[in-house]
Amino acid sequence: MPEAPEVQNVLDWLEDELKDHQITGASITHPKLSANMPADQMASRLEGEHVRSFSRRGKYLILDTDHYHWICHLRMEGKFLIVTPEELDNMEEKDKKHIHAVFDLDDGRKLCYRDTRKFGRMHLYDIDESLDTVKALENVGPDVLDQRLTPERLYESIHKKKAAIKTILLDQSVLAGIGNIYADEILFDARISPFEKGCDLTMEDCTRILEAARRILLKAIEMKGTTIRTFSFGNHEAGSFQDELKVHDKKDEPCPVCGHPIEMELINKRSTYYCPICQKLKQSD
DNA sequence: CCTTAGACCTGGAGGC
DNA sequence: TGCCTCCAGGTCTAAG
Repeated sequence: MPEAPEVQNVLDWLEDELKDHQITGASITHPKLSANMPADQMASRLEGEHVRSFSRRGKYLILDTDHYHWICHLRMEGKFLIVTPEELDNMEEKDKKHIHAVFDLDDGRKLCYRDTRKFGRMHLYDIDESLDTVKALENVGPDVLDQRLTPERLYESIHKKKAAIKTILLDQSVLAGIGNIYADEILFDARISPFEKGCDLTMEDCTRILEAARRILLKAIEMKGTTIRTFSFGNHEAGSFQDELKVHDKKDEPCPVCGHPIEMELINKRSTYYCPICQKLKQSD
């Protein structure tokens, strides 16, 4: 569920809580959570490690320890929470049963990974391996907020694609970090139809998309992300960017710009909200 | 190369 | 209340 802004907030929070702390014990109980080695092996490798630095690429969290890159993806519902042993003991069974990993910290607290749908994944690589060649990130393109991604480069990577721009924005190999909610908001802001094909977009369109993407994501990060439905990250407070959403999940509500009812259609099986007046397809005759 | 359907999982919401 | 179907902020895989 989380997109770049939510992941960034999780990352910042983890850095505050974990930086230079040592993992003194580890238990991974859902076998598939550990994606590139047996779960017990990942757990035993993390034991004794200090968490040294924190970064993000797209929706991937990258925690560097003394000897490893620990790469985590929360997918739809993954959450980290940090609790005392008492809090863990007192947790309601319905919450406790979705905890798939527990990492004991040197100060007695416990870092728990909870994931109702079990979609999240963790990868562990030797610290000497370059993140540029690591399997977990092989299909992850430049992060939206990475300034090295220019409008020219975006144009270059999409101008031959026949797919709808909505689909392209969700393709993490093109640009990483955007998910279904922010894709709708970005296209509304840029006044571009989600159905527009990549090959029909101009350099100027790419400039507007990238500019809108960065402005929206940065504001969302500042507002601690978007909290709709069940999402909140661990013992984090909910974000408030949901109050800033203009079109996503607003079917039949008036467009904040022109008043026309917002429409919803599926594009590539993903619900897509847009204003048909403000986001017109280019004339193709 | 691209597109699409299906898979992976569980729980909440809405219809009947 | 219960049952059923659909839906969810994501990504990978196989198949056409």
